[in-house]
Formats: sequence, structure tokens, C-alpha cells
Amino acid sequence: GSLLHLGASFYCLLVISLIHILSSIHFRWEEERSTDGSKWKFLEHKGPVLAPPYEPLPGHVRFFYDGKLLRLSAPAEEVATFFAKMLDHEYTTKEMFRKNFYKDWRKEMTSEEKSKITDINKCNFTEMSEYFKAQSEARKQMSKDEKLKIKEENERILQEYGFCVMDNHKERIGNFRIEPPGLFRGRGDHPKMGMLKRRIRPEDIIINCSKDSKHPKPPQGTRWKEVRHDNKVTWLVSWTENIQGSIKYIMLNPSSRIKGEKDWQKYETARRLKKCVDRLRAQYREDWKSKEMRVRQRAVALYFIDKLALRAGNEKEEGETADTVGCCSLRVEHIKLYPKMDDQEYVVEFDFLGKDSIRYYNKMPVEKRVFKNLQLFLENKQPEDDLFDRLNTSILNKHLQELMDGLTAKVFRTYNASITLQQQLKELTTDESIPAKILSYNRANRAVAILCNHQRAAPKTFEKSMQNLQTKIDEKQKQLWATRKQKAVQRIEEQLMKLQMQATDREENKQIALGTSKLNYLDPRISVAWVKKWDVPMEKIYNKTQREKFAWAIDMAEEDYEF
DNA sequence: ACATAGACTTGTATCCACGGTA
DNA sequence: TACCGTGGATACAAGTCTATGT
Repeated sequence: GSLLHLGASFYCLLVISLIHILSSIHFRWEEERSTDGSKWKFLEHKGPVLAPPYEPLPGHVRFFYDGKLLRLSAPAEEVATFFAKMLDHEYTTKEMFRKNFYKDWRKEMTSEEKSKITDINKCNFTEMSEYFKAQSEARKQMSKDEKLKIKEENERILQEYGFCVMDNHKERIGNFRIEPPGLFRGRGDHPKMGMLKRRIRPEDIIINCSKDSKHPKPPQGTRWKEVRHDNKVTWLVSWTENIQGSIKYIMLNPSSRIKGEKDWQKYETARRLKKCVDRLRAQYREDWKSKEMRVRQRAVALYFIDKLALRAGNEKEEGETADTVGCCSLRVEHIKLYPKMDDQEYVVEFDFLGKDSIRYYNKMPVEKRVFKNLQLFLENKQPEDDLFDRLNTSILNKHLQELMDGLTAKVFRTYNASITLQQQLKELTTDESIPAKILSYNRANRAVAILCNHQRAAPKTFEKSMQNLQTKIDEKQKQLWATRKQKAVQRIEEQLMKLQMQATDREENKQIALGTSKLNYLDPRISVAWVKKWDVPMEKIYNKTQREKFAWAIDMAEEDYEF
């Protein structure tokens, strides 16, 4: 059913495309797509760039165990260097990191090494660490010529391996290098931190390309695990990593047709949600009164997802990853209920670790009915029990699918982000200078980032860089006072104003990360339309990479575009 | 209904080149 | 010329969601 619908929506898009074709402009994202689920007809590439082989340390770099010199076998030495390279990092002081590292390291040791090395705390990696620091220092000190040579070599590799041909187009590949071996660094309190991420060999690698293409060849004397020709998927290369046992892929760059089209489709789904969101909201409010606990939980969860832009919250395997949650996996310990708080009633306090162990903290007054439901859900539960014990993402998404074709929990995030940007832009933009307009744009973007909880650690240099900017402003101010000529005054006033806008922007952005929402949540056509309407140069809003990624939108949207 | 594999999107941290400045 | 701050690129981890098998 849904496949047919997808076909139908593509058909609509095709009609739009046809109009473009008729007007004799023909872009690649408007080419006809198949309806049988195949993603391409022809795919040719050179395969991945493998990690360089291990180069043993020079003899003068020593490793000491319990104060005594110990020569390590190459495999054991390699793993030791991974640790040594991270010695300055806080990770290496964590008990879990050291324990996991030590356990995996032992697996690489000879039996003699195993018997000698019995306590990680007696290992002295400092000479190795110093050596790598010196190396990186030497790299910085290289002559212009040497640096240029490296640059040219990188460029050559990029030209050879960084592109593929998919159907009729040469496309940029996203990540064409196989991840090198090293120590796994999870985010947050990860139970597997420090484990050895092993080296990927050609024999681990699956190649995907079309039958009639020139197949990538494995390095001399090796073979690929498999060469397959599956045009129902978009990846070129895959392998299984050993930490979680999950599959990693080499895929195309966001500028590619295949990614751009998917992106476009995502925003079209969010726009369809816009058309029926009132109905859905009325529906879940009704469901708060349902006789069925399951339905009430579903409705309250959906309210959170809609109102707070929470993620769906899939279940995670305990002990395999950091303990983080989303909406459906919230536990009793993650919320607190306050019948009264200051001058507000029915306040819910959220405090939990979300994706990437980023803390979500928020206090929100809710409607009485939601509050009462939450009290009900909490009855007779322990802190570690699920808040929504009758609900998971699969149940929720099945329900959403019935309400609107293609609707899943994450569409709400996209929808709410994009509609917020559009509203905020309307509200904030005034017909002033370009810097003032850009400040408005960034403020609108910021409203979305706050909604989506896209935080960042305040940059270490924040205070200093703020001071520098203030110094510049003060100097400009003095310069202005010292200037008499009318024309010069005007120019300096403009410069001053620009600096002030910049300062405001930077200050407000201290702990906010705009990039993620800009790249993943905001329909780029809203921004394109805004730029056209207010005569702001596109480059002020989107850098080169972003313009490439959003090429489809830049081509498509006019100043009257409505999300 | 449930578990798991697989494919793809979303997310932060880190690296690095570049341009401006002392 | 060395240094420094910054924006953009890169790396890769961590989510979401679908398909498939039992």
C-alpha cells in the first residue's frame, strides 16, 4: 500500500518536473525515477581507500613495563600506539576505558608478552606519546613545498577514489576511506569505550556496483569478501565493524542526486503533515480521555513529540550502549510533576540524557488532562520503570502511519522545525541593513535549534573572542567620533553596526549549535525564498557545501514559496 | 508480537587550512 | 614569520525506521 502511495507522490513530483522540462530547463533531480524500488541502473566506482598499513616505531622509541624496557611485537605495539596517541585525553584515565583497552590489547600480545604484562598501571607509554607529539609538530613545521606535495597527493586520491558514476552522472562520494583501526571512543558513559576497533581488510569488504560496470579491484594478492549488484540500495561499499557488530557504509555526498531527492521527499512529507496537523492534534487530545491505557499513553507521548520535538526513543540493548532515551523510552526517573510551580500550574520537569548523551532539561506547563494522565502512568512504579509501559516506537509509528501516509515520529521534528523557521522569519525580518537581516535569520534559526535542543559546549575561547570583538567595536566607535567627513562617517557607521550585530549574534549563540538544524531540519526552500524576498546574497546564508547540498531547493524555490 | 539485520539520517567532536594580526 | 582564531570539512558514533524471519 505505502509503496503505491510513494509511487503516487512521485508521480505528482514528476508532473512538476515535466513542467520544468517543457520550459526546456532540465535538472538531474527532475529525471524520471523508477517505481520498482530500484535506486539506480548503472553504478561504477573504484572501491574504498584502505587504511595505510602499520609502520613499526623506530628503535629509539621505547616502551617500559614496571620501569623496565620491553620490546613489543608489532601487533602489540600497534595497539599500544593507539593508547599512547590518546594519552593526553581524559578518556585514558577512565576505569572502563582502561579495562576495555587492556582486555583487547592482551589479545594481540604474544604469550610471552601476556605473561610479562599483567597490570596496565605499570605500563609506561610516555616515550611513544612524546614521539607522536614530535611527529605532529614536525608536520606543522614542514616547508611550503612539502605541504604542497601532500596536498597534491590528497587531491589525486580524491580524484581517483572520491567520485563514482551513478546512472548518467559523476557524483561525489561522501566517505571513501575505510575507517582506520584505533580505540573506540563512545559518547557519554559508554560501556565499550576503549575497545579495539580492528583493521578492516579487503576480505571484510562488500562491494556494490552494477554488473556492466568496471569493478573495483582489490589490492594485489587480496580479494573482496563479496561483489554484489544490488540496485535496491544506495551504498557502494560496506563492512561490519567489530564493536557493535553493525554495518558501516560508503555512500554518496549530500550533493548527489540520490541524497538530494530523498531530502526533498522528506520535506514534502513534512508539508503533508502541515495540512493535517490540526486534525491529528484534535485526535490526540481526544485520546487523552480514552478508556484504554495504551491509547492514552500513545496520545501523551505524541503530544510530547509534537510540542517538545522529542525524538521517538527506540529501545536499546542494555549494556551495549550509553544509557540514553527518547520519548517512548522515557523512564519514571526522567520526569517530575509539580501541581504548582511559582505562578504556573501542572508543570512537568524533564531531565534526561538524549542522543549523544546530551542532556535535555526543560520545564513545561501542560494541560490538566495531560498532567492527570502522567500521574496515572506513574502509579506504583519504580524510578527505573518505563513511563510509557504500554508503548514503543513501533506501536506509535504504526498508529501514525494510519493517520497519514508516510508519517513517522521524526516527521514532527522536521515539520515543527521548518514551520518555526518560517514563522520566525516572518516575525523578525525587517527592511533594514543586510547585517540586521542576517541577525534576524540567525535568530530564527536559533529558535529552531533551541526547540530541537541542539546545544554545544560554549567554545573554550568564547570569552576571549567576545572581548576581541568588543575591542574592535570600541575602536570603531572612537574612529567614528574622530571622523568629520560625511561620507566617511556613513561608512564607519555601517562598519560599526555590522560589528555590533556580529557581537549580538555571537553572544546569543554561545551555547547553541545552528548547524544541525540548518542541515537536517529546515526546508531549504524557506531560506531560499527569504533570501530572494529580502535581497540577501545567498552566500551569507549558505556556504559552498550547503549550496551544493541544497542545489535542488535553490533551483526550485521562488520568493513566494510557502512551506 | 517480537527480535534482529540492514539501510539510511542525524549528531557532536575534532581536524585542518586559511586568512588576519602581532 | 610565527601565531592564533575561525569556519568548514571530515570522522564516525548514534539515532530512526523498515524489512524479514520466527
